[in-house]
Amino acid sequence: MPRPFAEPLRRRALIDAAIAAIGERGSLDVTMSEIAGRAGVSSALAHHYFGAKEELLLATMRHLLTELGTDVRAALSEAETPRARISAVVAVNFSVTQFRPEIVAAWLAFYVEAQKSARLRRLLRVYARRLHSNLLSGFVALLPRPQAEKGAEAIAALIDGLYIRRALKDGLPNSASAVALVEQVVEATLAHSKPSA
Amino acid sequence: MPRPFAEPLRRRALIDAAIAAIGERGSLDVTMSEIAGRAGVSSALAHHYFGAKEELLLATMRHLLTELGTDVRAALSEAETPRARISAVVAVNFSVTQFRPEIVAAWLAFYVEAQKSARLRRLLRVYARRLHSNLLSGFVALLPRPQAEKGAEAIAALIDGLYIRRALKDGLPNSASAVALVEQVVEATLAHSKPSA
DNA sequence: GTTTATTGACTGATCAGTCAATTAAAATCA
DNA sequence: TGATTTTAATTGACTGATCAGTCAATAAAC
Repeated sequence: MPRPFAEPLRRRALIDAAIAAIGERGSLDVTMSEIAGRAGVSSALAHHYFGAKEELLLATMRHLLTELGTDVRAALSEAETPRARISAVVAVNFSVTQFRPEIVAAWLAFYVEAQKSARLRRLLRVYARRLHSNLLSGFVALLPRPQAEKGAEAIAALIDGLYIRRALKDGLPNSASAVALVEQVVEATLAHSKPSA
Repeated sequence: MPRPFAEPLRRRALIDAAIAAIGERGSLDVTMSEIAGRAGVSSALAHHYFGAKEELLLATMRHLLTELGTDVRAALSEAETPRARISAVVAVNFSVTQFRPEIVAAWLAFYVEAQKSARLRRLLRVYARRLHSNLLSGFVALLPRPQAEKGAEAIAALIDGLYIRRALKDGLPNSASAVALVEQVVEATLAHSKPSA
């Protein structure tokens, strides 16, 4: 066919299709044809725009990371106190836009794939560091350094753990109860470690 | 060749080889030939004993689950107090036999695969329930019911989250620091929620 | 002589990635 | 403006590789 649509539109459609396909299958071994089909184009076109499959997957991961980053930045800008910063980060991670089954499944799948792909691993590290540093920016004003570090680590790990459980769909973690659980641990951690000097 | 080795030996060798292969690749898409090769047999033999690949994977998962279960039971039997029960569960999950890179990678890979395979999902649920109930058996004597439930959920999710982070190899969680982190959260949770009546 | 272990050699399916051909929009020119 | 050339979008039809799973053949143990 002719030249009806342009590159950015197609790229975006393919990334959206990739998220949907990965979310439905629950893993990264979806075929290029499946993704392309969902986006309403041929697999040849997907290769035309992204080259190898890994590039498309990488672009998809970057997209997810960018959206999460945008949401977090917006939420943090509204937070007035250190304590509110912590809650903002938690809230965003379990917000309706982020804590959806497809998104969660995609994250989990990317974690596994990162074992194989150094580039993917690097992206995931960016995410981990950002999460840690955002949490730390709240904790550090409320606790002495070493406790603040530990607190941020614990909350970050807890968030990841709840994501896994969501992927398993074993019931428990809907958004609200996940947030409540994390907040409870935040409270306990803050109360237990002595407030900073 | 003749009849030099018998079924149970081969099955076990194949399961061990599967764990090693999955651990090295970091995902479940290892080929039957790769696994069989590692076990020193032909892929045809692997099919002879396990039928489909999924059966071998399932058997591998069951093996991991069984070993973990055995370790946990042993540790719990030595725990004298409720508080010690909690620590015992935590300690086993991060023990040298469980918290090895191959094992961690295998768990993560199985989580992803569970999205596709209902039978695998069922096994993982067994694990999740067992972990929760073991933790709860400690918490329930120290906190009122609802808080005990929440505490057990939080610690279980935290453990899973630390496993993910280990898989990412981003540094932090070696056994010792992982245990310390979890114990800190346990302490904070126990101190913060009022002791039971 | 029956049973069991074991394999090499297949087969069929699936997929990532390529490529030459087609079509139409855009740019250039008359 | 209308003609023509260039450029980009798009695909169907391939190819080559990889793999799960099968099977008939062999040989040792019982």
